[in-house]
Amino acid sequence: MGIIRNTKSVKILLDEFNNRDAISVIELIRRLNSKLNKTTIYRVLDKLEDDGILHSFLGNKGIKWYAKCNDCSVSAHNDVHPHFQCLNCGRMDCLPESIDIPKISNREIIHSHVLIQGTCELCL
Amino acid sequence: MGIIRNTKSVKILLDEFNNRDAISVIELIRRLNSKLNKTTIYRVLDKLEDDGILHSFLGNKGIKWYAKCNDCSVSAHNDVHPHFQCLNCGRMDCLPESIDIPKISNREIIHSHVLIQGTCELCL
DNA sequence: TTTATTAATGCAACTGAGTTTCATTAATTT
DNA sequence: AAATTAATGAAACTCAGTTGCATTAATAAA
Repeated sequence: MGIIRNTKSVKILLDEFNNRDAISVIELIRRLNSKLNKTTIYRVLDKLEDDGILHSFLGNKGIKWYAKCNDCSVSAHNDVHPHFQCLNCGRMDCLPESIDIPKISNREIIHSHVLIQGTCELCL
Repeated sequence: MGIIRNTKSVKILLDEFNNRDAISVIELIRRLNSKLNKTTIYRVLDKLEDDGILHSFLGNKGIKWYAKCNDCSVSAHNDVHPHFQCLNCGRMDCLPESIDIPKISNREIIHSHVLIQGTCELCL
């Protein structure tokens, strides 16, 4: 079950996704420190993912990241694209390239995560 | 810098990789609880990865997993293959399928991780 | 508009994977 | 056999993420 009420927390959090591609929860907690409690941040992000508005994935050291979905719904996250993380500056980007995940015999694939790590254009 | 001395810890840990594909550190700590300290387990695994004998990756909830390398060396981990984790039983497999990671312009790729999640053959 | 309902929030305490410190042990060298 | 130092164990710590519960505020009902 996702967002039911139209609260200021939802608005504040969604605003953070206007400028950049992906943001880690840690960074959101740091930035919104004075406005929102970290528990609220975790809970609202979780609900926005349920609603198909954001998608989450894990970056370096298992840190949780969120980014806006392009083509998802409440029922399914179809927007599967690779994420690129710069190991120098930590920046994370959603890449437009689509990755071909082969069918695996005798296994049902629910979702796939592709994390590419290296050095970003700004750090090269 | 990897393994220098031939200790019983190294032997005990490597033995755990004889039967199955991939093991989480959590599972290793649980199993070797009476024989090895968890700090030792983390340290030896880390060194074995440095030596190109094991490779590590993150599974569900950012839990750390290790598996034997097939074609790696001290200088580089070339053995890039997708990992499949069953969201029902937690089991992790190294898949033989190779994934084509596209070159990304203006970015230098250091390594890639592909985690496919779903239901394994035993749980279907 | 006021009141009632309950989703959403904040706070504090907690959980648990992974790390650090440091004294002790044991593999290797001399 | 003694000296050296890599490896280990134990305890305390770090920190991302979670839980419980009392309070607040968005929405529905009166």
